[in-house]
Formats: sequence, structure tokens, C-alpha cells
Amino acid sequence: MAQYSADLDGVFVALADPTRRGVLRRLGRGPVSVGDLARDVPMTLPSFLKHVRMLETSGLISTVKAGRVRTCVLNRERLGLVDDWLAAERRAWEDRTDRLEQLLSEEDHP
Amino acid sequence: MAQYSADLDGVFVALADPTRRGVLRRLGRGPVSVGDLARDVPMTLPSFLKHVRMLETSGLISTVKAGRVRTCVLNRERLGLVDDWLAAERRAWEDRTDRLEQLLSEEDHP
DNA sequence: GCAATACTTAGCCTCATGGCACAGTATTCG
DNA sequence: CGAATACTGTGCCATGAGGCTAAGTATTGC
Repeated sequence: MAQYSADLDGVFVALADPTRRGVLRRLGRGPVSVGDLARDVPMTLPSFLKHVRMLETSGLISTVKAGRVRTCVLNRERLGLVDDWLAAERRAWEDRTDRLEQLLSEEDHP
Repeated sequence: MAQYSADLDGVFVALADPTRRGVLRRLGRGPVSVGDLARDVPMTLPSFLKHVRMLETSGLISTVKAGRVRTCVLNRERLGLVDDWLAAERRAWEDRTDRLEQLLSEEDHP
């Protein structure tokens, strides 16, 4: 659970940057090399590479190097963490809402 | 759209901290004062207050001060931003998958 | 082999985050 | 009124994010 939380930290941090979200969007259309990704971004390559590394350590993408080209692939299932978190939050709210409605209906018919 | 992206930045940054996620979870059960929230957290009040402010500027919570007590309330609808972003990502993937499957089926029956 | 390509490393800068302590303000209670 | 309560403001510090330049390494193409 502590690990779950740390993973979630990493994923949310990774998502909190437009450059990185842009990379994810692009990778949704298939694997792309670092160089090709960087061409779309107004930034030097070393700076951009930091974003790629961060996406990789968050688990949102994987990369493999073949020759001198590093290719990035989206790990779609990783966003399941966000889904799960959202679902858990909402479950908590709804439990509360249920109890609240129950309480209200008891007041209606005591 | 630029604003949408900036809003998303703020929300993801806010969610990228266990303390703040804990606050949201707690607020899911109803409004709570800053002091009560702080009691659960191993941190000084001024430090904790920074988290509350950050949650507020991200739009995930609202706060009102009555007398000397500031009460925090969850803005549930704000998480819709995350839903929307997730949905948009997935739509992009699926479009691609559709095209890919179409391509494959064309290869099967040229 | 040599030059171009595609990263990669290293070092530096600035600003934001997340923590602290300490002192202040505004309300409320006796 | 005076003390306790509940924040709030200020200033400090360490760390890490996000950008840069300059130089280095490993592959590939001619």
C-alpha cells in the first residue's frame, strides 16, 4: 500500500507536465524514437531526455535502444493506477452519500 | 485549451502528494476544519496549510472561514478534468487500434 | 576510416516544493 | 478583560524540477 502510494506519486508527477502529456498522446499512435519525439518540442535534446526518463521511471512508458536509436512505447495499463484511485475515491464518496440518504429517509419516516 | 492544460497541470500536481490525497479522501466523508485535518498529519500547521492552499488553488477543494475556523469542502466535479483527460487519451488509442485492425484485416483479405 | 547521426553525460542556473520555527492576529470562552 | 484557540504570516533551509551549454560516446552510412 505504501508502494501503491509511491507509484501513484510518480504517475501523477509525470502527468503534471504538458510536455510529458504530449509525449503520451503521441505514443498513443504507436512507438516513436526519442529524436522524433523531440522534434515536436521547443527544447534541447538533453532537457527533453529528462522528461523521457521521468516517464520511464514512472512506468508510463518503456524504452529500448536498438543501435543508436532509443524507441519509446506507451504502457497503457499503467494508467490503470489512476483509474483505480479515482474509483476508490468515488466509492468512498458514494458510501457516504448512501449513509446520508439513508439518514434522510429515516428522518422522513422515523 | 491552453487553460485546460494549465488546469490539468495544477490538478495533477495537487494529486501527486500523499498528504494531499489523504485530505481529499478525508473530505470525501464531508467538510472538515483545517485543524481537524491537521491532527491526522505528522506535520506542523503552517506546513500543512500550504497543502490546503495548494488544493484550493488547484480547484479540488474550497474553503470558507467562519469565526476562527476554516472549513474545507471537496469539489468533486473537479476530478472530472482527470476523467476527461483519461477518456481523451483512450479515445486516441482506440482510433489507432481501429486503424491498425482495419489495416490487418485488409492484409488478411487484400 | 571518417563523418554524420543519435543520443548521453556532466555541470550549471533558477525557481518551486515541502519542511521547519517563531511571532502575530482574530475569535471565543470564562 | 484576559487567556486559550485556531489559524496566519514571515523567513529560513534543503532538495529536486526543468531548462541551458558543452563535450563525449556509440552506430551507421559513404
